[in-house]
Amino acid sequence: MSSGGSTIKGRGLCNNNNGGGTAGTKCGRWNPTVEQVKLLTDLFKAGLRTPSTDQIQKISMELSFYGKIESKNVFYWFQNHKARERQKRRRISTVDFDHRQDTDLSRPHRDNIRRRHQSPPKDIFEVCNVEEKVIETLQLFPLSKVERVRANFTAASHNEYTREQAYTTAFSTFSTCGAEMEHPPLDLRLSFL
Amino acid sequence: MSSGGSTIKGRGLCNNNNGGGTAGTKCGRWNPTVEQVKLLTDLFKAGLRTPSTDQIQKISMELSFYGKIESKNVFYWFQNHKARERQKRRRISTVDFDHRQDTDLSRPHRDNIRRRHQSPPKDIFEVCNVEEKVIETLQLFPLSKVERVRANFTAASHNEYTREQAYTTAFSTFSTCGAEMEHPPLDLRLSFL
DNA sequence: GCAAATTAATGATTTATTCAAG
DNA sequence: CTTGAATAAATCATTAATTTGC
Repeated sequence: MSSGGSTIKGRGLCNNNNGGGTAGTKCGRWNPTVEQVKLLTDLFKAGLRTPSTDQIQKISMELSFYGKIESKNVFYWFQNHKARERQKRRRISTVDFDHRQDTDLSRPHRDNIRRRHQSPPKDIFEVCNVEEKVIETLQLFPLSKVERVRANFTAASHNEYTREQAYTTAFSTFSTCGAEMEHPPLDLRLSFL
Repeated sequence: MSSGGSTIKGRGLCNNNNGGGTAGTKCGRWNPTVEQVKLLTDLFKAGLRTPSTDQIQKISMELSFYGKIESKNVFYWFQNHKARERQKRRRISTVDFDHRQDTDLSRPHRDNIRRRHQSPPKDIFEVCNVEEKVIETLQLFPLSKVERVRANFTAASHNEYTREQAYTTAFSTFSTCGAEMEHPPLDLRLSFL
Protein backbone atom coordinates (compact mmCIF):
# COMPACT_ATOMS: atom_id res chain seq x y z
CA MET A 1 0.00 0.00 0.00
CA SER A 2 2.06 2.73 -1.14
CA SER A 3 3.97 2.26 1.98
CA GLY A 4 6.84 3.60 0.17
CA GLY A 5 7.25 5.96 2.94
CA SER A 6 8.99 8.42 0.88
CA THR A 7 7.01 11.47 0.82
CA ILE A 8 6.45 11.93 -2.71
CA LYS A 9 5.17 15.28 -2.99
CA GLY A 10 6.54 17.38 -0.36
CA ARG A 11 4.57 20.15 -1.58
CA GLY A 12 5.13 23.12 0.42
CA LEU A 13 4.49 26.67 -0.02
CA CYS A 14 6.48 28.91 -2.08
CA ASN A 15 6.42 32.52 -2.70
CA ASN A 16 4.45 32.16 -5.68
CA ASN A 17 3.64 35.69 -6.21
CA ASN A 18 1.32 35.59 -8.99
CA GLY A 19 1.50 39.15 -9.83
CA GLY A 20 2.19 40.37 -6.43
CA GLY A 21 -0.99 39.24 -4.92
CA THR A 22 -1.32 36.02 -3.12
CA ALA A 23 1.68 34.47 -1.62
CA GLY A 24 2.13 31.01 -0.38
CA THR A 25 0.62 29.19 -3.23
CA LYS A 26 1.23 25.57 -3.65
CA CYS A 27 4.23 24.57 -5.56
CA GLY A 28 2.44 21.72 -7.13
CA ARG A 29 2.75 22.32 -10.77
CA TRP A 30 2.63 25.14 -13.11
CA ASN A 31 -0.76 26.39 -13.81
CA PRO A 32 -0.63 28.60 -16.79
CA THR A 33 -2.79 31.61 -17.13
CA VAL A 34 -4.89 32.14 -20.17
CA GLU A 35 -2.55 34.74 -21.47
CA GLN A 36 0.35 32.42 -21.15
CA VAL A 37 -1.43 29.67 -22.93
CA LYS A 38 -2.51 32.01 -25.60
CA LEU A 39 0.93 33.22 -26.28
CA LEU A 40 2.36 29.76 -26.32
CA THR A 41 -0.34 28.57 -28.61
CA ASP A 42 0.26 31.43 -30.92
CA LEU A 43 3.89 30.67 -31.11
CA PHE A 44 3.08 27.10 -31.80
CA LYS A 45 0.70 28.01 -34.50
CA ALA A 46 3.29 30.23 -35.95
CA GLY A 47 5.36 27.17 -36.39
CA LEU A 48 7.53 27.07 -33.37
CA ARG A 49 7.96 23.54 -32.35
CA THR A 50 11.18 23.09 -30.53
CA PRO A 51 12.39 26.33 -29.12
CA SER A 52 16.01 26.76 -28.48
CA THR A 53 17.39 27.68 -25.17
CA ASP A 54 17.43 31.30 -25.98
CA GLN A 55 13.96 31.17 -27.24
CA ILE A 56 12.79 29.41 -24.18
CA GLN A 57 14.38 32.02 -22.09
CA LYS A 58 12.79 34.85 -23.84
CA ILE A 59 9.45 33.27 -23.92
CA SER A 60 9.72 32.48 -20.30
CA MET A 61 10.58 36.02 -19.54
CA GLU A 62 7.67 37.31 -21.42
CA LEU A 63 5.29 34.94 -19.83
CA SER A 64 6.64 35.56 -16.41
CA PHE A 65 4.98 38.85 -16.60
CA TYR A 66 1.62 37.25 -16.77
CA GLY A 67 2.25 34.91 -13.95
CA LYS A 68 4.63 32.57 -12.39
CA ILE A 69 6.50 30.48 -14.80
CA GLU A 70 9.74 28.73 -15.22
CA SER A 71 11.75 27.93 -18.25
CA LYS A 72 11.13 24.30 -17.88
CA ASN A 73 7.45 24.93 -18.12
CA VAL A 74 7.91 26.41 -21.52
CA PHE A 75 10.04 23.56 -22.58
CA TYR A 76 7.57 21.02 -21.35
CA TRP A 77 4.71 22.82 -22.84
CA PHE A 78 6.17 22.60 -26.29
CA GLN A 79 7.11 19.02 -25.83
CA ASN A 80 3.66 18.07 -24.77
CA HIS A 81 1.81 20.19 -27.17
CA LYS A 82 3.78 18.96 -30.08
CA ALA A 83 3.37 15.38 -29.09
CA ARG A 84 -0.30 15.68 -28.46
CA GLU A 85 -1.04 17.47 -31.61
CA ARG A 86 0.62 14.72 -33.45
CA GLN A 87 -1.24 12.17 -31.47
CA LYS A 88 -4.46 13.85 -32.30
CA ARG A 89 -3.67 13.79 -35.95
CA ARG A 90 -2.79 10.20 -35.88
CA ARG A 91 -5.96 9.32 -34.23
CA ILE A 92 -7.99 11.06 -36.79
CA SER A 93 -6.48 9.40 -39.73
CA THR A 94 -5.85 5.78 -39.15
CA VAL A 95 -3.85 5.61 -42.20
CA ASP A 96 -0.27 6.18 -41.63
CA PHE A 97 -0.32 9.28 -43.58
CA ASP A 98 2.64 11.25 -43.53
CA HIS A 99 1.65 14.63 -42.50
CA ARG A 100 4.53 16.79 -42.96
CA GLN A 101 2.68 19.27 -41.02
CA ASP A 102 5.25 19.96 -38.50
CA THR A 103 6.50 23.06 -39.99
CA ASP A 104 9.35 23.06 -37.71
CA LEU A 105 11.74 25.61 -38.80
CA SER A 106 14.57 24.37 -36.83
CA ARG A 107 14.30 21.02 -38.33
CA PRO A 108 16.46 20.09 -41.19
CA HIS A 109 15.01 17.64 -43.53
CA ARG A 110 17.39 15.00 -44.15
CA ASP A 111 16.87 13.55 -47.49
CA ASN A 112 17.37 9.97 -47.02
CA ILE A 113 16.66 9.56 -43.44
CA ARG A 114 13.55 10.74 -42.02
CA ARG A 115 13.72 13.66 -39.82
CA ARG A 116 15.20 13.18 -36.51
CA HIS A 117 17.28 14.93 -34.12
CA GLN A 118 16.90 18.52 -34.03
CA SER A 119 17.26 21.32 -31.73
CA PRO A 120 20.54 22.84 -31.04
CA PRO A 121 22.38 21.56 -28.13
CA LYS A 122 21.72 23.99 -25.50
CA ASP A 123 24.74 24.10 -23.48
CA ILE A 124 24.57 25.87 -20.38
CA PHE A 125 28.05 26.53 -19.61
CA GLU A 126 29.88 26.58 -22.72
CA VAL A 127 28.80 28.53 -25.52
CA CYS A 128 30.06 26.46 -28.24
CA ASN A 129 28.48 28.01 -31.04
CA VAL A 130 27.98 31.44 -31.82
CA GLU A 131 25.67 30.82 -34.53
CA GLU A 132 24.00 34.00 -35.18
CA LYS A 133 20.55 33.75 -36.27
CA VAL A 134 20.49 35.49 -39.41
CA ILE A 135 16.89 35.66 -39.63
CA GLU A 136 15.47 38.60 -37.96
CA THR A 137 11.95 37.95 -38.57
CA LEU A 138 11.16 38.94 -35.23
CA GLN A 139 10.18 42.10 -36.47
CA LEU A 140 6.93 40.55 -37.14
CA PHE A 141 6.40 39.95 -33.54
CA PRO A 142 5.81 43.13 -31.76
CA LEU A 143 7.35 42.00 -28.61
CA SER A 144 8.73 45.36 -28.12
CA LYS A 145 5.25 46.55 -27.83
CA VAL A 146 4.53 44.17 -25.14
CA GLU A 147 7.53 45.28 -23.38
CA ARG A 148 6.52 48.78 -23.64
CA VAL A 149 3.12 48.04 -22.40
CA ARG A 150 4.50 46.14 -19.59
CA ALA A 151 6.43 49.09 -18.47
CA ASN A 152 3.24 50.88 -17.88
CA PHE A 153 1.96 48.25 -15.64
CA THR A 154 4.99 47.43 -13.76
CA ALA A 155 3.85 48.99 -10.63
CA ALA A 156 0.18 49.04 -10.57
CA SER A 157 -2.27 46.63 -11.81
CA HIS A 158 -2.03 43.01 -11.63
CA ASN A 159 -5.38 43.13 -13.04
CA GLU A 160 -5.76 40.26 -15.30
CA TYR A 161 -7.96 41.95 -17.74
CA THR A 162 -5.90 44.92 -18.25
CA ARG A 163 -2.96 42.85 -18.98
CA GLU A 164 -4.82 40.69 -21.29
CA GLN A 165 -5.92 43.59 -23.25
CA ALA A 166 -2.51 44.98 -23.44
CA TYR A 167 -1.32 41.71 -24.62
CA THR A 168 -4.00 41.32 -27.13
CA THR A 169 -3.34 44.68 -28.46
CA ALA A 170 0.28 44.07 -28.68
CA PHE A 171 -0.19 40.93 -30.59
CA SER A 172 -2.95 42.01 -32.74
CA THR A 173 -0.76 42.25 -35.74
CA PHE A 174 0.53 38.88 -35.15
CA SER A 175 -2.72 37.18 -34.83
CA THR A 176 -3.47 37.87 -38.38
CA CYS A 177 -0.68 35.68 -39.42
CA GLY A 178 -1.12 32.52 -37.62
CA ALA A 179 -4.58 32.54 -36.32
CA GLU A 180 -6.27 29.47 -37.53
CA MET A 181 -4.21 28.79 -40.49
CA GLU A 182 -3.30 25.30 -40.99
CA HIS A 183 -0.01 26.08 -42.46
CA PRO A 184 2.01 28.52 -40.62
CA PRO A 185 4.23 30.78 -42.41
CA LEU A 186 7.36 29.26 -41.56
CA ASP A 187 10.32 30.92 -41.88
CA LEU A 188 11.01 33.52 -40.02
CA ARG A 189 8.67 34.18 -37.42
CA LEU A 190 10.34 32.44 -34.74
CA SER A 191 13.68 33.69 -35.23
CA PHE A 192 12.80 36.60 -33.23
CA LEU A 193 14.20 34.96 -30.28
CA MET B 1 18.15 19.31 -48.02
CA SER B 2 19.38 19.87 -44.70
CA SER B 3 19.58 23.43 -45.58
CA GLY B 4 16.46 23.99 -43.66
CA GLY B 5 17.66 27.31 -42.73
CA SER B 6 18.55 27.32 -39.17
CA THR B 7 21.65 25.46 -38.65
CA ILE B 8 21.05 22.82 -36.24
CA LYS B 9 24.30 21.98 -34.91
CA GLY B 10 26.26 25.06 -34.95
CA ARG B 11 29.25 23.43 -33.62
CA GLY B 12 32.08 25.71 -33.46
CA LEU B 13 35.10 26.03 -31.44
CA CYS B 14 35.11 26.80 -27.87
CA ASN B 15 37.69 27.51 -25.35
CA ASN B 16 37.77 24.09 -24.25
CA ASN B 17 40.44 24.36 -21.75
CA ASN B 18 41.24 20.91 -21.00
CA GLY B 19 43.11 21.62 -17.93
CA GLY B 20 44.28 24.97 -18.91
CA GLY B 21 46.19 23.95 -21.91
CA THR B 22 44.90 23.93 -25.37
CA ALA B 23 42.26 26.28 -26.37
CA GLY B 24 40.07 26.17 -29.35
CA THR B 25 39.24 22.57 -29.28
CA LYS B 26 36.25 21.43 -31.10
CA CYS B 27 33.18 21.37 -29.10
CA GLY B 28 32.06 18.25 -30.81
CA ARG B 29 31.24 16.00 -28.01
CA TRP B 30 32.55 14.95 -24.77
CA ASN B 31 35.39 12.58 -24.96
CA PRO B 32 35.82 11.01 -21.61
CA THR B 33 39.19 10.06 -20.33
CA VAL B 34 39.82 6.66 -18.98
CA GLU B 35 39.80 7.91 -15.47
CA GLN B 36 36.50 9.50 -16.01
CA VAL B 37 35.02 6.41 -17.47
CA LYS B 38 36.45 4.35 -14.75
CA LEU B 39 35.00 6.48 -12.06
CA LEU B 40 31.64 6.55 -13.71
CA THR B 41 31.66 2.86 -14.18
CA ASP B 42 32.57 2.35 -10.61
CA LEU B 43 29.74 4.47 -9.50
CA PHE B 44 27.45 2.55 -11.73
CA LYS B 45 28.69 -0.71 -10.44
CA ALA B 46 28.23 0.52 -6.97
CA GLY B 47 24.61 0.86 -7.79
CA LEU B 48 24.20 4.40 -8.78
CA ARG B 49 21.75 4.52 -11.56
CA THR B 50 20.07 7.82 -11.60
CA PRO B 51 22.15 10.38 -9.85
CA SER B 52 20.44 13.34 -8.38
CA THR B 53 21.26 16.81 -9.33
CA ASP B 54 23.61 17.20 -6.49
CA GLN B 55 25.24 13.96 -7.25
CA ILE B 56 25.68 14.89 -10.81
CA GLN B 57 27.19 18.07 -9.79
CA LYS B 58 29.66 16.49 -7.52
CA ILE B 59 30.56 13.84 -9.95
CA SER B 60 30.97 16.36 -12.64
CA MET B 61 33.22 18.40 -10.52
CA GLU B 62 35.31 15.45 -9.70
CA LEU B 63 35.65 14.38 -13.21
CA SER B 64 36.37 17.82 -14.40
CA PHE B 65 39.66 17.42 -12.77
CA TYR B 66 40.59 14.68 -15.13
CA GLY B 67 39.42 16.51 -18.13
CA LYS B 68 36.78 18.66 -19.58
CA ILE B 69 33.34 17.64 -18.70
CA GLU B 70 29.95 19.06 -18.16
CA SER B 71 27.12 18.07 -15.98
CA LYS B 72 25.08 16.98 -18.87
CA ASN B 73 27.75 14.54 -19.85
CA VAL B 74 27.39 12.82 -16.57
CA PHE B 75 23.71 12.81 -16.91
CA TYR B 76 23.81 11.37 -20.37
CA TRP B 77 26.37 8.86 -19.44
CA PHE B 78 24.17 7.38 -16.81
CA GLN B 79 21.19 7.48 -19.05
CA ASN B 80 22.95 5.68 -21.78
CA HIS B 81 24.80 3.27 -19.65
CA LYS B 82 21.72 2.28 -17.81
CA ALA B 83 19.76 1.82 -20.96
CA ARG B 84 22.44 -0.11 -22.71
CA GLU B 85 23.11 -2.38 -19.88
CA ARG B 86 19.48 -3.21 -19.81
CA GLN B 87 19.48 -3.72 -23.49
CA LYS B 88 22.36 -6.02 -23.22
CA ARG B 89 20.65 -8.02 -20.57
CA ARG B 90 17.55 -8.33 -22.55
CA ARG B 91 19.42 -9.57 -25.46
CA ILE B 92 21.11 -12.21 -23.48
CA SER B 93 18.14 -13.58 -21.72
CA THR B 94 14.90 -13.37 -23.45
CA VAL B 95 13.20 -13.90 -20.23
CA ASP B 96 12.27 -10.77 -18.53
CA PHE B 97 14.89 -11.06 -16.02
CA ASP B 98 14.55 -9.02 -13.06
CA HIS B 99 17.13 -6.44 -13.33
CA ARG B 100 16.91 -5.52 -9.79
CA GLN B 101 20.54 -5.20 -9.90
CA ASP B 102 20.15 -1.57 -9.92
CA THR B 103 20.32 -1.02 -6.30
CA ASP B 104 19.15 2.35 -7.01
CA LEU B 105 18.64 3.99 -3.78
CA SER B 106 16.96 6.94 -5.13
CA ARG B 107 14.25 4.96 -6.61
CA PRO B 108 11.17 4.28 -4.63
CA HIS B 109 9.72 0.89 -4.83
CA ARG B 110 6.66 0.76 -6.78
CA ASP B 111 4.09 -0.47 -4.46
CA ASN B 112 0.64 -0.14 -5.43
CA ILE B 113 1.15 2.63 -7.71
CA ARG B 114 4.37 3.00 -9.37
CA ARG B 115 5.86 6.06 -8.20
CA ARG B 116 8.44 7.30 -10.40
CA HIS B 117 8.46 10.90 -10.73
CA GLN B 118 11.46 12.37 -9.41
CA SER B 119 13.12 15.56 -9.52
CA PRO B 120 11.61 18.67 -10.62
CA PRO B 121 13.95 20.34 -12.89
CA LYS B 122 15.47 23.19 -11.29
CA ASP B 123 14.86 26.67 -11.90
CA ILE B 124 16.62 29.51 -10.59
CA PHE B 125 13.70 31.62 -9.99
CA GLU B 126 11.43 29.75 -7.89
CA VAL B 127 12.37 27.89 -4.96
CA CYS B 128 9.96 25.38 -4.01
CA ASN B 129 9.87 24.20 -0.58
CA VAL B 130 12.84 22.67 0.83
CA GLU B 131 12.30 19.07 1.29
CA GLU B 132 15.66 17.73 1.91
CA LYS B 133 16.50 14.59 0.23
CA VAL B 134 16.86 11.87 2.59
CA ILE B 135 18.92 9.78 0.43
CA GLU B 136 22.52 10.18 0.93
CA THR B 137 23.66 7.65 -1.45
CA LEU B 138 26.69 9.48 -2.19
CA GLN B 139 28.14 8.45 1.01
CA LEU B 140 28.87 5.20 -0.50
CA PHE B 141 31.29 6.63 -2.83
CA PRO B 142 34.59 7.97 -1.82
CA LEU B 143 34.13 11.18 -3.54
CA SER B 144 35.46 12.96 -0.64
CA LYS B 145 38.77 11.48 -1.33
CA VAL B 146 38.96 12.75 -4.73
CA GLU B 147 37.69 15.98 -3.56
CA ARG B 148 40.46 16.22 -1.17
CA VAL B 149 42.91 15.60 -3.86
CA ARG B 150 41.45 18.16 -6.01
CA ALA B 151 41.58 20.68 -3.29
CA ASN B 152 45.23 20.84 -3.88
CA PHE B 153 44.71 21.96 -7.34
CA THR B 154 42.01 24.36 -6.76
CA ALA B 155 44.28 27.25 -7.11
CA ALA B 156 45.15 26.55 -10.64
CA SER B 157 41.71 25.58 -11.52
CA HIS B 158 40.21 26.62 -14.71
CA ASN B 159 37.41 28.87 -15.31
CA GLU B 160 35.27 25.88 -15.73
CA TYR B 161 34.73 25.93 -12.09
CA THR B 162 33.35 29.30 -12.06
CA ARG B 163 30.70 28.28 -14.36
CA GLU B 164 30.08 25.17 -12.50
CA GLN B 165 29.72 27.13 -9.41
CA ALA B 166 27.27 29.40 -10.90
CA TYR B 167 25.41 26.43 -11.98
CA THR B 168 25.64 24.90 -8.63
CA THR B 169 24.45 27.98 -6.98
CA ALA B 170 21.56 28.13 -9.24
CA PHE B 171 20.65 24.66 -8.43
CA SER B 172 21.17 24.82 -4.79
CA THR B 173 17.97 26.60 -4.35
CA PHE B 174 16.18 24.16 -6.41
CA SER B 175 14.87 21.95 -3.89
CA THR B 176 12.98 18.96 -4.11
CA CYS B 177 9.41 19.32 -4.33
CA GLY B 178 9.40 15.67 -4.72
CA ALA B 179 11.14 13.25 -2.58
CA GLU B 180 13.51 12.07 -5.12
CA MET B 181 15.52 13.70 -7.60
CA GLU B 182 16.33 12.78 -10.92
CA HIS B 183 16.93 15.17 -13.32
CA PRO B 184 15.85 15.79 -16.68
CA PRO B 185 18.06 16.71 -19.41
CA LEU B 186 16.28 19.85 -19.70
CA ASP B 187 17.34 21.34 -16.61
CA LEU B 188 20.69 21.20 -17.99
CA ARG B 189 19.57 23.11 -20.86
CA LEU B 190 17.61 25.59 -19.02
CA SER B 191 19.82 26.04 -16.15
CA PHE B 192 21.80 28.51 -18.01
CA LEU B 193 19.52 31.07 -16.62
C1' DG C 1 -25.95 25.88 -3.89
C1' DC C 2 -22.08 23.17 -2.12
C1' DA C 3 -18.72 19.81 -1.65
C1' DA C 4 -17.24 14.97 -2.22
C1' DA C 5 -16.48 11.78 -6.10
C1' DT C 6 -15.35 11.08 -10.86
C1' DT C 7 -13.55 12.23 -15.15
C1' DA C 8 -10.92 14.95 -18.51
C1' DA C 9 -6.72 17.74 -19.49
C1' DT C 10 -2.39 18.43 -19.23
C1' DG C 11 2.08 19.23 -16.69
C1' DA C 12 6.26 16.55 -15.65
C1' DT C 13 9.34 12.14 -16.02
C1' DT C 14 11.02 8.18 -17.73
C1' DT C 15 12.19 5.13 -21.47
C1' DA C 16 13.09 3.85 -26.22
C1' DT C 17 14.84 5.09 -30.50
C1' DT C 18 17.76 7.46 -33.46
C1' DC C 19 21.65 10.22 -35.33
C1' DA C 20 26.19 10.95 -35.76
C1' DA C 21 31.14 11.77 -33.89
C1' DG C 22 35.40 9.46 -33.00
C1' DC D 1 31.59 -0.29 -34.03
C1' DT D 2 31.10 2.15 -29.88
C1' DT D 3 28.74 5.53 -27.54
C1' DG D 4 27.68 10.56 -26.63
C1' DA D 5 23.80 13.40 -27.64
C1' DA D 6 19.09 14.49 -28.48
C1' DT D 7 14.33 13.87 -29.35
C1' DA D 8 9.82 11.59 -29.36
C1' DA D 9 6.81 8.24 -27.31
C1' DA D 10 4.90 6.38 -23.36
C1' DT D 11 3.78 6.98 -18.87
C1' DC D 12 2.91 8.89 -14.45
C1' DA D 13 0.71 12.36 -11.48
C1' DT D 14 -1.85 16.48 -10.43
C1' DT D 15 -4.88 19.93 -11.28
C1' DA D 16 -9.37 21.75 -13.43
C1' DA D 17 -13.91 20.43 -14.93
C1' DT D 18 -17.83 17.93 -14.33
C1' DT D 19 -21.05 15.14 -12.26
C1' DT D 20 -23.65 13.53 -8.41
C1' DG D 21 -26.04 13.39 -3.98
C1' DC D 22 -27.59 15.91 -0.48
